[in-house]
Amino acid sequence: MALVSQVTTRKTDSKPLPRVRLELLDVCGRLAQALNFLRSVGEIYGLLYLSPNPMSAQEIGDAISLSKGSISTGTRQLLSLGCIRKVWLQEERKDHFVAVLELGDLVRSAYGSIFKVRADNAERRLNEMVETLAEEKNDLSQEEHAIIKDRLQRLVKLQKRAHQFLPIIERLIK
Amino acid sequence: MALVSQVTTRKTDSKPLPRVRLELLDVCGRLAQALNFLRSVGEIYGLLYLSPNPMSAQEIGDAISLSKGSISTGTRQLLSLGCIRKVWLQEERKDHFVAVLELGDLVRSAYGSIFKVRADNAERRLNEMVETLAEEKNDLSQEEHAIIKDRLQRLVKLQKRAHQFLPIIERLIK
DNA sequence: TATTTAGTTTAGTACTATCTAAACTAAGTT
DNA sequence: AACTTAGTTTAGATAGTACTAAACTAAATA
Repeated sequence: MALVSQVTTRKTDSKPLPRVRLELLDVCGRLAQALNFLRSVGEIYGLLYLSPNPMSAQEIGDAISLSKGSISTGTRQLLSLGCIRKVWLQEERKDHFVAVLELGDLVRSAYGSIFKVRADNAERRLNEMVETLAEEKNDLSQEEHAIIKDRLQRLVKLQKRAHQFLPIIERLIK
Repeated sequence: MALVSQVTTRKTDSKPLPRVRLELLDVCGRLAQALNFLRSVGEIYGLLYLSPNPMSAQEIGDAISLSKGSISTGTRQLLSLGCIRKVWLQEERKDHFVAVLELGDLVRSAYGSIFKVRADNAERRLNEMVETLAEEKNDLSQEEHAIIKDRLQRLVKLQKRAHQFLPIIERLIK
């Protein structure tokens, strides 16, 4: 019956979220931004983290007013990061999501996938610059070449120093 | 003589930058973005870092095509961060800038002003949430209250763990 | 098989952030 | 004192990002 099925897509008239939950939402949103994720992605996680029950896309959208599309992409990202899980509820066609609570694990994997990648990147680019300088040696005055070489050398030193920290940090978070 | 003075504001016909310098420019620009500064600010620093000579606002603008205004605000920010210095050249009215090469110092001060502030902030907000939950206890079902309390507790633990690292990290970079 | 529902993808909109141009202040030069 | 130049500030233009609406795919129900 068309009328009834329309009604099933109504905005579920759920209670507004308690303030604690709004606060965590906000914190997670900001954190996400700081890590170059979308704010809304952080908010979805924050919402789920304090949810007593698994939530459907519907419910998420109602709670933090976000479109189906945004929820779809947001949850996909969170799933791939291992921040949330899908759970199947019996008698339910819709996907439901819960937050992964073991944040320690997340931090560890984030270290590997974000921090370490950046450090490696920096190293690679610095090496490239040293190479480029060598290639360009003839195009530069002796003086300019010497100056640039010296300053790149400083960066290499700093880089090496930072590199020594990596295993220490790794040990700390493992 | 009007004509002559016009000419003095011409784009200085300087050589294009060598590739090494362009590469560092780019690296610094990206780094700046990652730290929530303006890309252009990072680029100014990268430009100065490999410059054999102090550069005027003019020269900076010519090298990386940036308007007077942007250079003015960009250099101000870099000065206040201690990333660059002004030098006065005799016979010159214009300000000239050089990069501060002691990046280790910069990292140390960045730790204090950025990283530590964030950590403190996170701690404060988490405490606020715990308080909020207490205030809202009566508005929540016993079950929901218990769940939220448990999950906030997890965050507090994580927080404490992170807090233990701070002094270690401090010692590492000092 | 036709219909309904869940979820994905995409084209377009709205917003934000960064940059520029130009007005302005201040200070040096003739 | 008038003019030129250097640097700052601000209002507006531009570019880039995040979100939505709607078209679409796939799958379940009748």
